[in-house]
Amino acid sequence: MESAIPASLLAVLDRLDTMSEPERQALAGLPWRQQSFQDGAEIIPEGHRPTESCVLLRGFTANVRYLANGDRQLTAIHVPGDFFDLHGLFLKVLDHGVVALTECQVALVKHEHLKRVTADHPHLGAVFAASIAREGALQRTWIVCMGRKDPVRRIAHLVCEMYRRLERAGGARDFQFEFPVTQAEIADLAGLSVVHTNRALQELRATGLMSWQGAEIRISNWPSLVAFAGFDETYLGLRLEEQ
Amino acid sequence: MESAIPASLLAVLDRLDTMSEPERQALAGLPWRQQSFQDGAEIIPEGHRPTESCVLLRGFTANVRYLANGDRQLTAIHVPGDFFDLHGLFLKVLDHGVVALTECQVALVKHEHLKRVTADHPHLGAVFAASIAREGALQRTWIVCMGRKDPVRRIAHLVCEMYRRLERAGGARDFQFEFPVTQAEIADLAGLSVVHTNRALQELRATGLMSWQGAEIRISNWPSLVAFAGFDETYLGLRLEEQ
DNA sequence: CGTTCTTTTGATCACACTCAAAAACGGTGG
DNA sequence: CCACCGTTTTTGAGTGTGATCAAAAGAACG
Repeated sequence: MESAIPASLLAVLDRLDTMSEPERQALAGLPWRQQSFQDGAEIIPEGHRPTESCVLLRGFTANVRYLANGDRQLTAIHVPGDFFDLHGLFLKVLDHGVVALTECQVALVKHEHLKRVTADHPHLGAVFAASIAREGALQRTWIVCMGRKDPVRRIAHLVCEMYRRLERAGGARDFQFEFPVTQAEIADLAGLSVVHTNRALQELRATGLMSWQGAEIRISNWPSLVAFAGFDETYLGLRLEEQ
Repeated sequence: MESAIPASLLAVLDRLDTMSEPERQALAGLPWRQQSFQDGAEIIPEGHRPTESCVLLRGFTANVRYLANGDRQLTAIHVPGDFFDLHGLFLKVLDHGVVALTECQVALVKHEHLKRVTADHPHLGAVFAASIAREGALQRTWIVCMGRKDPVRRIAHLVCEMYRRLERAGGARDFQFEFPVTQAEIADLAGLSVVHTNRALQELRATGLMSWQGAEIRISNWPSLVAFAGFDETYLGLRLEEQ
């Protein structure tokens, strides 16, 4: 148990609906514990029966599913402020694991406390549901990218999405941001081989719309990159229906 | 406004958690209207601001996203009993459309009534959230299929999933079921061309594990088909965490 | 019985994978 | 500070899968 969850880190929930001051305080006052994970660590194993849900404080994590042949597929990337494990509150067993893509810090809140806070503030239950629904919208978007976009556009779309999400979380501005993720991880997200991910990345750089050196991404022509990727960001801004 | 929504059609919600008799009755007693759609009809347009949510009574529908170049990607298929539009209750704007894959019937319930019923029976709010979370699990599974499974296994996986889901909804038994969907629609779901979908389907039939003639699917060797597809059905059975 | 939609076949081409290895990078310790 | 190590990125070459284009065969429907 530590001090309050930094207010800025509930930015994502905050975007989903206007919360009242008591609700905000109830969230910020939730008892929680903090845990650090190193790069590559398994934060939650696949098939786990969670008793806590997690807010990402620092770093990058991803949902992961492993296949029998050893392949793996990342199904989502989380940025600081994401309540990435919230659906665990409603499902007995998690259908995916969560892995640390970088060194990172996580705040863990017991389900019993989350249940209490939604009982005290029923509207927060709707905010949680909206958060889960929003994650669904992100996943649908990724299905579209996987099914109908070529690898270069797929990665371009990822860059657009990460920029907007990080911008909200305070981790990006002026069209540049740190994204310390390996090409092998991009490959596991995009459903590509590492080699082809590398070549797609080179092709994307060659467009001149953005650069990606080491962990540093710079978008030099946002409108063109958006058009190239076919990035329609409305799915990110989905807000809770007004009451 | 008609008679009660057939109890069997809330099978999916029912599976997510044990509902009390009053809760069940509150659901079954919701005011609703019924609407029929013909094959190919747009049930909900992309970007719609829904004021109702839908239970599929008969037929098959799918979530759809259209791309600028005219391509489209189906991101989910719904079977009778699915409350397929429930996340619309929590999001202002829908990030996808819903299209009828066959002639079908839909029950529409006004959001105001759903809000009332969750206010009267707070536990139902959790059941709704679980339903949305389960849809997320289905989408994650499809991302894995798109990213890391070849077309033949992808379709095999679809068949396995459809069988299990229809079985629950009462639309499949003895390893056979009606699935009156065109190969072009399978292609839009699997992210393939129509031609290759056809060849993949032939290859799948050639395994002898199943047949697919017209709308009739027969699975002749369930365990082998499951193994071949890498189908792990735990993601379907996800239930609401016990209170 | 023609019209339309759907499934199927054939042929060619481009894209993405695989295998293999080199280069670049980052961190560690001598 | 440099040598060494493991990881990550990059290059090259060959192969196979899935897309595209075009058209025929088959079903469904009025």
